[in-house]
Amino acid sequence: MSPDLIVRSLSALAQEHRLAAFRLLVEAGPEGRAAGALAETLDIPASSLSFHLAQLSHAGLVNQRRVSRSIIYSADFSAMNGLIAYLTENCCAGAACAPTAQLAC
Amino acid sequence: MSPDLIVRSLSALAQEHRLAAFRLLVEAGPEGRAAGALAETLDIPASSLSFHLAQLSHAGLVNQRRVSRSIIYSADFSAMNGLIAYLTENCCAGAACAPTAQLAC
DNA sequence: TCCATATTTCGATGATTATCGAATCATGGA
DNA sequence: TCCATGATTCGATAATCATCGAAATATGGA
Repeated sequence: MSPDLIVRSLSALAQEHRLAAFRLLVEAGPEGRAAGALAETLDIPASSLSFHLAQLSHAGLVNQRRVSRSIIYSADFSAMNGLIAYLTENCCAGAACAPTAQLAC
Repeated sequence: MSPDLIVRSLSALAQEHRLAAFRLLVEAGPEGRAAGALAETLDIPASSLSFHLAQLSHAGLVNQRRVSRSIIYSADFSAMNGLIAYLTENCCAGAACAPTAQLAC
């Protein structure tokens, strides 16, 4: 995972609405959730959410598929995995943070 | 850890120079490293680095102490722990990401 | 084909962020 | 006290980001 992609991933999550949207998608699991449903839950205009989803997508943190008229977004768990692994390996002195991270699981 | 602090932490790391600075501090360990030394390694002006260090500090990711004329910055491992724990618990569906994260340790 | 629905793209605007030289502040030695 | 050093704050500027209504695109049903 390149440092550039790491920065893009962190940037994608470093925003109130996007972090909330991503958490909803994690909660929704592999089935995912339609853009409109997310916008309604988050109570923000569809065009605003679309902008945010595009950033999450550009970072590879979410996937999308069309189902009829809806576009269903879902969290990309392997991407999130990669991000957490990077932070654990490179920003945590390995052993120093790993034990607690494991406890949190 | 409040969502606000999480966003602040993610924002702090979501920038090329700050991510690089933080990694240097992780590498340096508890001893830390002087602001000037970081600026020289990263090859950016002292005032620019100072701006970035302030953001890391505001997110609680780094600590500082004065030693004579130098100000020594060091990574706050428990804060980084908290961030990784949050991401693992809230953004990773728990079991889904934990095993790989553990492998990375 | 025509219309309604679901979503994205466009365009304009305001807000925040990054950069960096100059000025300022704090410390310690001559 | 005076000067040099290490660092931060200030101020201006350019760049990027967030917001959101209006317009455009895609899909499916009447």
